[in-house]
Amino acid sequence: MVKTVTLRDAWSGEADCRNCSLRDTVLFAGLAERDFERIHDPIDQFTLRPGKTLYHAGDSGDFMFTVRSGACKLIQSLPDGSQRIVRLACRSDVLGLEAILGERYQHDAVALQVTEVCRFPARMVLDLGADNPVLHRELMARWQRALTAADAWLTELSTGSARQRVARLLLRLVRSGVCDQENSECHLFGREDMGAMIGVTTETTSRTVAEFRRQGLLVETVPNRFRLDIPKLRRIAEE
Amino acid sequence: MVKTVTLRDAWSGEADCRNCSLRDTVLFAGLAERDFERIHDPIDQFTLRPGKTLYHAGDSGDFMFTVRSGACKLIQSLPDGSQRIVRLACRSDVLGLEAILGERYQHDAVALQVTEVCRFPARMVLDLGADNPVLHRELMARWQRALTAADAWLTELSTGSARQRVARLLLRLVRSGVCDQENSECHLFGREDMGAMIGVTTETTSRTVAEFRRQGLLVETVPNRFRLDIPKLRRIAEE
DNA sequence: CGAGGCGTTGAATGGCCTCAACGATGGTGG
DNA sequence: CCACCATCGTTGAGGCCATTCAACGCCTCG
Repeated sequence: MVKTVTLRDAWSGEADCRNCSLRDTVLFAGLAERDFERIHDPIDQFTLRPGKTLYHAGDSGDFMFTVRSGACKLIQSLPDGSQRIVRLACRSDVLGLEAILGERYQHDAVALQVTEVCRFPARMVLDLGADNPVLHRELMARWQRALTAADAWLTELSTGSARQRVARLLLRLVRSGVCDQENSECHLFGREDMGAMIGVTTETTSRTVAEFRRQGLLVETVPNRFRLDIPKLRRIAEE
Repeated sequence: MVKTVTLRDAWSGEADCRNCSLRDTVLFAGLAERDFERIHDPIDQFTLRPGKTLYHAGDSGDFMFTVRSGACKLIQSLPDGSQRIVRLACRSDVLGLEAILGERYQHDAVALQVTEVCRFPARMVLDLGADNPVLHRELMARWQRALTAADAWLTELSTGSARQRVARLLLRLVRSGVCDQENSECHLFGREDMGAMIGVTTETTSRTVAEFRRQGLLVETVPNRFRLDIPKLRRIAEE
């Protein structure tokens, strides 16, 4: 586990894209053998520990990232200094799409959990995409997915009472790969982060979570690991 | 002014894209002469009156639209039946980007003012884009713009007190082409629509606007046309 | 062991929502 | 032409809910 002075927490090695375990869900899913031959720059793979920053808003966007495991929050700062989480990036999501347009990063990207990412030059994606319609379509689909996520974030997590928002957030986590959706279990984020996602104070978030626990909607199995009562939470979520 | 039974309010004619007055800001800005020769389907031009629906969420997305003048709201319905406006589309904005991916429309698109739009088949854009890198880049830029707008909508219009949100909304309108930004004048939307944009009830919106008027931050010049005190509103908006 | 971070809880305040009423406006039909 | 109605903006009263400020226990880490 090597400490570095750069944005990275630990270098995990060079990626072998041809044999990537996420090969069919990842941005490069449509690449053929001859495309891979054009990838000359090495693709680095990192592991970020919780709280570590992948990139800052305003940084020049030279790289794009694929999340291999874990989760990152995308943060936007408000004029008054407070922060709001506008999206999450989970397994197989792409971070830094804006880099392909030569723009600076629009958010701070910070790891919420232990997170593995692959880093590749935006320039490379631009070149590959110039004559690869499959990659191009994949890129558009990624943008559209992000846009849909942003809209849902607004309507689901920034609307309604605190109870509803927390319930919707919890439900969202179990079906977003952030959690173990098999047995409806979920490792919760810190109350401050949860609050920043749903636009509510830390205290209110804590109160609401505590209330859910008292009502049995949330049962702690392992420390900081909760089993959710999906049906009841869903009832709260919708009105 | 012909009434029709379709989604359109009035057919205004066939567009002449080569000589479009928005030619250099529009999606097709990068098209060359030989590209235009490939446009066989006619591109229709409509005028929508306020309240008219351009398309509904869930409709099969066969067409995309460019807003030539006026403004449309993009509405998403909540599980409990209420509605939330997630974005505005103004002059030179593209509506229905998702259609290019073969997806159904994600929102209801409804005119807020008298609005002129051009309608063109999504299929056409897909074909043209297949071998036109400029159009491709333009498409990606549109998506990115929409995404940035969505993020700003969340952080600016769904965060903070009602006073702040209304102030930010007003400031946004003057610098978004919806209004006359020369002399800081602005035609306000209905209170219900404003409320749906900032996630606040109609009454609270009305109260806040009325209060701003009493304080002289908003002065009615022509009926339903207001001159804004930008500096003071900005002070309210930020903190 | 002390310090700091985090989750929780309490008490008080205030802001927004809810329900309700009323005036102004504009369109419709008698 | 005018009475009528629907829509819209406004305002009031009351209550609830989230915020604010504060305190406390628990845990990890130095």
